[in-house]
Amino acid sequence: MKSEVFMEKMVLQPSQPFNLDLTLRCGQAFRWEKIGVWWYGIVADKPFKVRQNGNALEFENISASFVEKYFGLRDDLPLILKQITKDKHVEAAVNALKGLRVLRQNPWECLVSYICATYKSIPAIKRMLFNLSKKFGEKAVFDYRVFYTFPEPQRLAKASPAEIASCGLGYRAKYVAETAKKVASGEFSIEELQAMPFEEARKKLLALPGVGPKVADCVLLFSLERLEAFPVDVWMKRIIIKHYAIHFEGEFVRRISHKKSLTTTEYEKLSLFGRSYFGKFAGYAQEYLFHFERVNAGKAPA
DNA sequence: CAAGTGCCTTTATC
DNA sequence: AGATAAAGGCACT
Repeated sequence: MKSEVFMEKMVLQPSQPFNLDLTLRCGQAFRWEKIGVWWYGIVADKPFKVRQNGNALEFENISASFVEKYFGLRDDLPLILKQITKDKHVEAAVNALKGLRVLRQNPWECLVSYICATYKSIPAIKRMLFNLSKKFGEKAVFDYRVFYTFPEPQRLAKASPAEIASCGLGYRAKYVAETAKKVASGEFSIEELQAMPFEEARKKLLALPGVGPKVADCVLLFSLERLEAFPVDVWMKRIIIKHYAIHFEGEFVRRISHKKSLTTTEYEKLSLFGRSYFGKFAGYAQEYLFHFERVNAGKAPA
């Protein structure tokens, strides 16, 4: 961690496409709030604000290098988009969502966030994470506003499942409590995942309570630099059935079409398809397709 | 406005 | 391996 103070306003001019609103609204991260023209957030222990003014990215109370990393500005977006645009479906999504980038979240917060996210709507997820932070995190004031740090593993490890459940987590509370204990005790090291091969890191994550393939893929993609990870949720399943059914046997498509949840084998088949079809930046394809489908949900197909 | 349905799934059990 | 059920409670219709 850097110890300098970055209270002054700083400006960054991304040389490549970037859209802050899209990136923060597409449901990757859950603790950002837009107040007026500024987005307020707290990552690690420091609140900060960011806004996009034309092409310029302005921010306060944070370093330029953190902003660059966190918002995925080090990704070569044109190259990535070129590689994932394998068909007209991705092409439409890419054209509609210019500047959407994959964030690089804090791995611990990301892990808990997606354990909480299982079988929940985005507004509900936001509520749970706000409640958790308010109850167990540290208060931090910035711009006369109050923020809460995301609770450390040690803090959640010593909280009772009932206390955690009171934040609205329901049955997920015990998963968060148990996972926090494993991380706090050192039995599980999130840092070590960084150096591991994709499949190995994934396997490690799957051993944690409350972490299935979907959660593991989200953590890998959104916080562990694994842009090949291809999370498959209900939306992605629908998209694959709608646009990519040809890549599977008819019987398989029929089977998954009428079920609400996927078996492990079925999930792996869909996720593996994503990784092999879209390549090493499959996670980006997932984000574009996912968000495009959601913003178009309810609208009649063209 | 009430009641029903769905929710960026995982786990347990057979 | 695949099918089935259960699991908070909130959000939206």
